[in-house]
Amino acid sequence: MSRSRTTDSKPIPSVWAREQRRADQPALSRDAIVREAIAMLDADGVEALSMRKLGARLNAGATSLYRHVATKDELMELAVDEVTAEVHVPPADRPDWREAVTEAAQSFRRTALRHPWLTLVLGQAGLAYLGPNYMNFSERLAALFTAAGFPEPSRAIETVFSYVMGMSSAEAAWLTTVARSGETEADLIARLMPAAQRAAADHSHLAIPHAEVEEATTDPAALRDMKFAYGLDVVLDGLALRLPKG
Amino acid sequence: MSRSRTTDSKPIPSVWAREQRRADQPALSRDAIVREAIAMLDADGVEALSMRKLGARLNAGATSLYRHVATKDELMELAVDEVTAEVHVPPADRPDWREAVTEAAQSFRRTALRHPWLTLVLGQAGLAYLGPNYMNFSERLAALFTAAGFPEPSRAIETVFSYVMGMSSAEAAWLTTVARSGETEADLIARLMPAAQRAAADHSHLAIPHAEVEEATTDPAALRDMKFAYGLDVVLDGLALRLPKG
DNA sequence: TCCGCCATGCGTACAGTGTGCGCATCGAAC
DNA sequence: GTTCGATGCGCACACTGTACGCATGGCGGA
Repeated sequence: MSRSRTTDSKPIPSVWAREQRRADQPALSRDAIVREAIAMLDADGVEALSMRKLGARLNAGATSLYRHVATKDELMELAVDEVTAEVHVPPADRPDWREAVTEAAQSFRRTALRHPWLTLVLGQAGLAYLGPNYMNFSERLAALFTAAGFPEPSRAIETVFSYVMGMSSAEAAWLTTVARSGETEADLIARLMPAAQRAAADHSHLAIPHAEVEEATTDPAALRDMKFAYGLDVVLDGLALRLPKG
Repeated sequence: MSRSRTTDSKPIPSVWAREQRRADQPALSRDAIVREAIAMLDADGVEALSMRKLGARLNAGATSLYRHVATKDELMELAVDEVTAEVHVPPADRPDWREAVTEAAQSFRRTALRHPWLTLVLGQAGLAYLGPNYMNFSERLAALFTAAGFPEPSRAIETVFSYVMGMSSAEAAWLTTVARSGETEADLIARLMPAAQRAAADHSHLAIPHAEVEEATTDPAALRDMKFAYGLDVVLDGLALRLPKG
């Protein structure tokens, strides 16, 4: 039942037989393309996005997309920048810089878990991501750390951001695995646990505490939240020592 | 002049005309395949490795590789595990845990920069990397942090490792960009600087200090070393606060 | 009202990708 | 000498990103 907008799959020789362009169907546009690409990435992961499938979703041919986007890589850049807008960085006038930075870090993490392809794509691009939203994100972070009184804010930012990226990308990868398995996170953990225990048997220091096994199989999301918060606190403690006069 | 081992590109109907297998040519083996794959990854990056090209490098057909390796993903896992063996984690009996952890972190970073595809591939795999070398790496880290006296060593490890991964993957991506540009790192920075300055013009907090511009264009590698060491110290300071009685 | 232009869409094509299948070959075990 | 299992490989399939050139339709100017 799904047919191309103007022609059937076999071209019809007569002009008259061809469908009219549907007026209600919005024209292809860069924004629409990026939006749909993000939807596909979110739903099925980075390797499920192809220009043909994306075109089909928009009732368009694959190569039509290239009128609005130079290359698939550029499309990915646009998707990254678009999604970056979802990260909320508090304004710089907050009294408590730790709270503000924590909020920003958590917001980034949530965004990265909502779009598990984000860290993967970000990690592939050395820089090049100078899109407006990403610039804004950086600027707001810089303002925050400057207001906090750090003499070299970019150093502090890099440290926190590296931690957040490392942690988020590991989580995102794990959640992708979970999604692909079709099971609950808890179920998957329970199923994998015996193998992990067996693998750890030969390595005396790798035993997992009982309490953690318990929580991992009951409320894994909470455990992940806690781990992230723990590491973030560590980093912020270390940074606090570098603030002038105490 | 490059021809397949046993046949020409057009099959020759007579058995007699076919080349004999070269006796000195070592047989295909899993190890040889992984070794050559790593060489290709190091030289030309992750998207330059295809089963056909890899086969050609080994004087073999693409599908011959599948006798020794189930799938390309599995090959990547093997490559990751192989390379992980290069990371040096000091034994747990060192008197100064900070020095030992720093050594391990630096060693990981150096490995990740020698093989700039490492973090990329590692970041794609939720877990699944339970290869022997990787297990050994984890075990030695666990021993180190346990000996240091951390009550929950895995928490501390995760924190440090996230930072190291985040930092290393950003650096690796940047170095990949540099390599692709064909320029020196310093030259590339000098060329990109005006654009960066212009982009930062609208964002008051993003200005780059003169001293840093100076160093970035003269000895960028040293600057990167310094940044990594700075953040690592931050994290270790934060962790030190969590050691019992002190 | 007509003409011409130009942005947009798309069919086709090309060079590549990972990998399943079945056949040819070879060394070793009996 | 025969059989058998392991190994290599040609072919084929479905799929990828994207260059090219044609068709179309809406719009500005005459």
